[in-house]
Amino acid sequence: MTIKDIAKVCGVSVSTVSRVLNKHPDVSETVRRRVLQEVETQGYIPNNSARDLVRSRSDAIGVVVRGTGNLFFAEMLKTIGREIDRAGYTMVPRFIDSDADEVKAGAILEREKKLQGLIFLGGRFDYTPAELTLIGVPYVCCSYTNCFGSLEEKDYSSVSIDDHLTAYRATEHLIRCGHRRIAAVVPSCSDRSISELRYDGFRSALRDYGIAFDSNLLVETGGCFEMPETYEGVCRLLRCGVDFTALLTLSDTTAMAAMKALQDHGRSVPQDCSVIAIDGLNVSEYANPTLTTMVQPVEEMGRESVRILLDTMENGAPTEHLRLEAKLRAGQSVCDL
Amino acid sequence: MTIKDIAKVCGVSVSTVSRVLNKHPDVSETVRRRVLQEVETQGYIPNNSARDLVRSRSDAIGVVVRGTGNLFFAEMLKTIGREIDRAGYTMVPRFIDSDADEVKAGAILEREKKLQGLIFLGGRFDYTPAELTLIGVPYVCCSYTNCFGSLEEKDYSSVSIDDHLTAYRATEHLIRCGHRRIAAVVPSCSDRSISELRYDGFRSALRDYGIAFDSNLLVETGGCFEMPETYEGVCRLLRCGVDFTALLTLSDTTAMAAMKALQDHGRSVPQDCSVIAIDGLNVSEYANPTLTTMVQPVEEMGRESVRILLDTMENGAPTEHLRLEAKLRAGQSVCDL
DNA sequence: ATTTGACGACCTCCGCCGGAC
DNA sequence: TGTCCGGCGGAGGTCGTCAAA
Repeated sequence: MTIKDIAKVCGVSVSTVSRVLNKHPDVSETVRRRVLQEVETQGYIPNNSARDLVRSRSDAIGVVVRGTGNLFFAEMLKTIGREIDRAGYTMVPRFIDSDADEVKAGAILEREKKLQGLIFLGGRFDYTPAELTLIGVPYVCCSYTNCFGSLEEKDYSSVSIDDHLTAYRATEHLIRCGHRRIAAVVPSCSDRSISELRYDGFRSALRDYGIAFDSNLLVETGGCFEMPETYEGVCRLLRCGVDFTALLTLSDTTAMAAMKALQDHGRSVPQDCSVIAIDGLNVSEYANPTLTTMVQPVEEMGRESVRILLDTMENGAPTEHLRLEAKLRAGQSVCDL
Repeated sequence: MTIKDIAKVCGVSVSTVSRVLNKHPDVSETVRRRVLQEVETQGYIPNNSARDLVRSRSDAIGVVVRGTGNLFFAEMLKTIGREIDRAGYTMVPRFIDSDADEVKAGAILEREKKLQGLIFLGGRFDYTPAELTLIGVPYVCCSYTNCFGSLEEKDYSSVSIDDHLTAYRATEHLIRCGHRRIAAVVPSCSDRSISELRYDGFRSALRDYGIAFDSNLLVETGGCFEMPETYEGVCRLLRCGVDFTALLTLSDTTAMAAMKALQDHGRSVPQDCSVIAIDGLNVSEYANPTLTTMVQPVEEMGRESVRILLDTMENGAPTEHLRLEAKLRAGQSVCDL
C-alpha cells in the first residue's frame, strides 16, 4: 500500500495525493475529500522513512534523562512522550547516570538519530558556549536553567520552577509555623546545580527572617538526591545530638528517606520534627505522615517544554525561559510549634 | 557528503562503496581498504533514512507502556532503554492509559515507526490469535503472560514472575506468621488479568492451609492498581467493622495507600494489622513502616525481555517464556501474631 | 485564475547483467 | 572458469517547476 495505489484508486496523480496529505491549498475540495476517504478505507499510512529521506531529516526528538532514581522525571517523561506523539514526532529517550555528561550524551544522540530537537531532563547549570557547540539542534532544558553558566539566554530555552524561590517558600512555611531551628539535608551547597540554588533559597529565607544559620544543622549527602545517602545523612545529624524542630529536604523521595531516619531514631513526624520537601509526587500523598511539599507542575512543565521546542524547530521562534510556580501542598508532616 | 562523494574520491563506483559498507565479499582487499579509509577521513555517515527506506525497515523497537501511575514500569523502562541502546537499536516508547487497547496501539506504532520488534509492558491476558494478527513483528509480553487467552505459546514470548505463585508465597508468609483472618484488596477477582492471577494465588494459599475464605475480607477496587481507589477500598473494609489481622495488596503503591487508610483509622501497622505486597520498589524501603513485599527482579526482567526479542528478530530464535522468581523482602509491615 | 499532471532529484541497497582479466 | 567491478533500475514520499487543462 503506497501513495501510488491511492492515486490509482482515486484516479488522480501521485502529486495530487501528496498535496492532499501535506495539506497544500491548491487542491479542489472534491478531490481532497475523495483522496482522504480512500486513505481512510484503505488504511494507508505514509512511509515515514521515505518522508524523512526526502525532507533530509528524521522526526526524532531526543530526551536525555539524567539520574535514574528520579521518580519526578519518570512522571515528566510520560507527559513529554504524549506531547511529542501528538505532534507527530518520535520521542527517543536516553537514560544516563546522574554523574554522566548530558551534553555529550545529547550530541551523540543527535548524530546517531538525526534529531530535530533535544530536551534535557536534569543537568548541570554551568555550561559555557564552547561546550554547547556540540549540540546543533534547538534544545530545551527542562527542570533546570543555566544560571551558573555563561550561556546567553537567547541560545537556549528552559522550563523550570524558580528553585531559589521555591526553597525560600518552603523554609518560610516552616518559619511561619514557628520553627527556628531548621535543619537542611542537601546533596551539596556548592555544586552549581539545582541543589545549590535551593540551598541558597533556604539561606535567604533564614536571613530575611532574622534566623542565624547554624552549620551544625546542615548535612551534605553528596550524590544526587539518593535515598540511602539521605537516610545516612539524617542519621549523622541525629547522632550529633544537635537540636532542631524542622527539616527541609530538596525532593520528595529524600524527604521520605529523612522521615524514615527520624522515625527509626524514635522521633515522630511532625510532633518531634516537621519535614517539608519539594516535588509533589503522587506517592507522597500516601506517605506516613502525608508529606508537606512544594508541588512542581509536572504536566505543565512537560507540555510547555515540548511546545517551546516545536515552536523553535518549526517556526524558528525565539528561545523562551519559563518559570512556573510550585505550590504548597499541605500534608501532615509539618506542624505548628 | 553522500555515498556518491565517497565513490568519486576513491575513483570507484557507488555500487562498490555500497558493497564495502555492507560487507559484501566480492570486493578486493585493496579497494575495500581504500574505501574504508576515505569513509573514515571524510567522516561519512550513511543516510539512515535512505537505508531504512530501501530495507523497508528501521532500527526501532517499540515499547508500549500501559498504565500511567505504575512506578514499577517506570523503573523497567530504564533498563529496557539501556539494553536497546546497547544493542544499537532505537527505543520508541508509547504511553497509553490502563484501559486502552495495547494491541491496537502496538499495531499503529509498528506501522508508523516501521518497528522491528515490540515489547509490551503490561496488558491483557486473554488475546485470541485473530487479535494478534495486527502485530507483524516479534514481540515480548513483559510482566504478564497470555494464560487466559487462546494464543499458542510458540506465537509470542513472555517474561514475568509467576503471579499465582508469588501471591501464594506472600499469603503463605502471612499464614506462617500466625495470621488467619487475612483481608485482600484487589482491583478485580475476575478481570482475566494479573489481578485475577494473583487473587487466585491468594485463594490457593488459604485453601492449602485450611483457612476458610471470608468474602467480607475481600475488597474489589476496580481500576488498575490506583492509590485513591485502594485507599477508599480499605476505608470501606474498616467501616464494615469486620475483623482481620493482615492485609494483602497486589502492588507496592497500593500497599502504601492501604497502610495510609489503616493508619488514618487509628490502626497501626503492623501491630494492629500486617500488610504485605508485591513489587519491591526502592521507595518501599522508606515507607513507614518499611514494606514487606515480594520483589520482582526488575533489572533481569528488562534485560531478558530485550535479549529474547533481539534473538527472535535477528536469529529467528524460537519464542521463550521466562518465569522469574520474586523474592520476599522482609520489612516491618508484617509481624507475628 | 485555479487546479491537476508529469517529472526529476533526493539516498541507499540489492539483484542482475555485462565486461575485464 | 572464477574474481572483481561498473552500471542500471526499482523502491519509497515530497516538493519545486513547468506545462496543460
